[in-house]
Amino acid sequence: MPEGPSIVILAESVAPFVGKKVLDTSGNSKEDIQRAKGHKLIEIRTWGKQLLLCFSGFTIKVHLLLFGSYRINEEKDTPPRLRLDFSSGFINFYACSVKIIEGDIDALYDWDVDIMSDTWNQNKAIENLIRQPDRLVCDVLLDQEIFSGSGNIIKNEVLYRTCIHPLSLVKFLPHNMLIRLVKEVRDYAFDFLKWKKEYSLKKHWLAHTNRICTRCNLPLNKEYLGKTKRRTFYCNNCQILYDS
DNA sequence: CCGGTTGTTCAGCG
DNA sequence: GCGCTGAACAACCG
Repeated sequence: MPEGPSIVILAESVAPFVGKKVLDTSGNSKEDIQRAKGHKLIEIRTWGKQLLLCFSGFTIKVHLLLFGSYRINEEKDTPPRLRLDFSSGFINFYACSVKIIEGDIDALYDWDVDIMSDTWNQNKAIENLIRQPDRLVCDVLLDQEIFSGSGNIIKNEVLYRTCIHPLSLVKFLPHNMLIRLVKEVRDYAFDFLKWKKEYSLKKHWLAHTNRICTRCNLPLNKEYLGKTKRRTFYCNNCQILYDS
């Protein structure tokens, strides 16, 4: 469950352990996860698709990648990559990337580019886009330095909602459409969050995995587009190609 | 049962 | 050094 909104849900479900001491650690991670043993979990943060478990002086970064999963106070049959035991329960992470970061994460992360962040900065996103004129919109929507937390579903849904063809170059988007695009990433991300919590995310997909355009009834295209070559669902009829 | 994927990094090559 | 490609990771769904 890897896009930004899903990681916000993950952060909410581990929030009860904030302020608690890690009594034991285990798992098949190659990082020095024992380090957390005896330390108090000070804070949980997220940056895009990353979950940040903050301790005094260091942070455990968990990235679920494509196949990662987690369980709270439950186990799966497969061995966990990382398990943290508290007096009140435990957290298991599976098939994910685990890294330990030293020092102050505020020096490392730009929270303004996280699409779920309280400090999300729309104008900064627009400026970042203007600095990348020759890239395709389908690629910049997956760029974690511009839209941290945006993934392939958000990409497809945002392009469909804004009627922008995935192969449009950033420099050909009129300024009002740049604003529209950036706003829609934020809006859809929070719709994603709401629908995910209601277990109705897929039901609300307008383009992603769909075969027919709900606006014009023509078949949707499914192609692997851009430098990222990710699966892209779009309507050739409704989504405007900005090419001049 | 097989094929495909809500993601990222890294090695290898020209 | 760069850009591109493909592998690797490894779980679950249809």
